[in-house]
Amino acid sequence: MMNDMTIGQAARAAGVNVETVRYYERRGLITQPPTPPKGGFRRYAASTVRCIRFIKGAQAIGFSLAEISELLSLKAHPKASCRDVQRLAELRRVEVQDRLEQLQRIADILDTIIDACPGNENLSACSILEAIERDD
Amino acid sequence: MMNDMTIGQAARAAGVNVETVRYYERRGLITQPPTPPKGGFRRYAASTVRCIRFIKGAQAIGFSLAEISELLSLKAHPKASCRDVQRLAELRRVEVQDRLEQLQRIADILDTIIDACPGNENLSACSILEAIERDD
DNA sequence: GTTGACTCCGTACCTAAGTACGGCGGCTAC
DNA sequence: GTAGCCGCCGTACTTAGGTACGGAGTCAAC
Repeated sequence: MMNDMTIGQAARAAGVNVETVRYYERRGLITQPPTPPKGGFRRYAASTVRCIRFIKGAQAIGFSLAEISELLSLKAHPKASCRDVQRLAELRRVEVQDRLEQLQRIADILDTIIDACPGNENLSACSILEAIERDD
Repeated sequence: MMNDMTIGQAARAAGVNVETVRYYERRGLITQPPTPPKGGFRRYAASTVRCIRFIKGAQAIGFSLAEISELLSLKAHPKASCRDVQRLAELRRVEVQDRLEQLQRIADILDTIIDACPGNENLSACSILEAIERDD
């Protein structure tokens, strides 16, 4: 077990850029290890790598870094309830649903105007441009 | 017909901010009217207002300003073919479909983890956090 | 003839999530 | 003992689509 890495090793282990690690430190998503008293480079623990993987996993299902910050706070706080986490996921689910419906409406409109377009050389009768024009 | 407006009147007529009009001018999406030779304020035609409405309509179905720039070029060019416009719409349709599928996968994952969560006070067994952790 | 609203112009700022750069100094291997 | 990679740190830049600000000039109404 590599339990004691430089920032570059930790970044590679987590699959992110060094600059991303430092960015997460600045945002307070992960804690920066102290500089050794004797000088030299900071040492990163495997738990930090797991934390970065968690962040990336949460991002993959659409959580923003601000929301992930909340998740991490709950995760770190032993008194927190599982229900609190569930609530955040439910909120996110509603947002995803809204966006899905919005995108579906857009897809329908695109289908309609693509179908209606004669596709010929006469742009003056282009139903797509007309359809966009009418939209407001 | 108000055919001769100041920038503020044109912006209100199009339902956008004055700064947005000026931004579209900088981006080359609309042409800036010349300053009157005698000095004073620029005058905007109703066609510019229609153009801004077109931009907003195209944005509403997900076109970026770069794509809208292409649409406007086609629109302005009499030799352009309706088929060219249709192709842009088809490209956009594919992107919308990709995003829809991606979002649907996210929705499914969220549903799964929300269902699996016991919702109790014991965070240590939270299946949501575990599910995110596993994700990579 | 002045007040107040508006235009003009350049520039800076905003969000989100990073990425890049530059100078300095330490660490490691040959 | 030195070449060259790496860490450290602050700052600036990126994309997209705007929004805001400040100072100067102008226009219209009272």
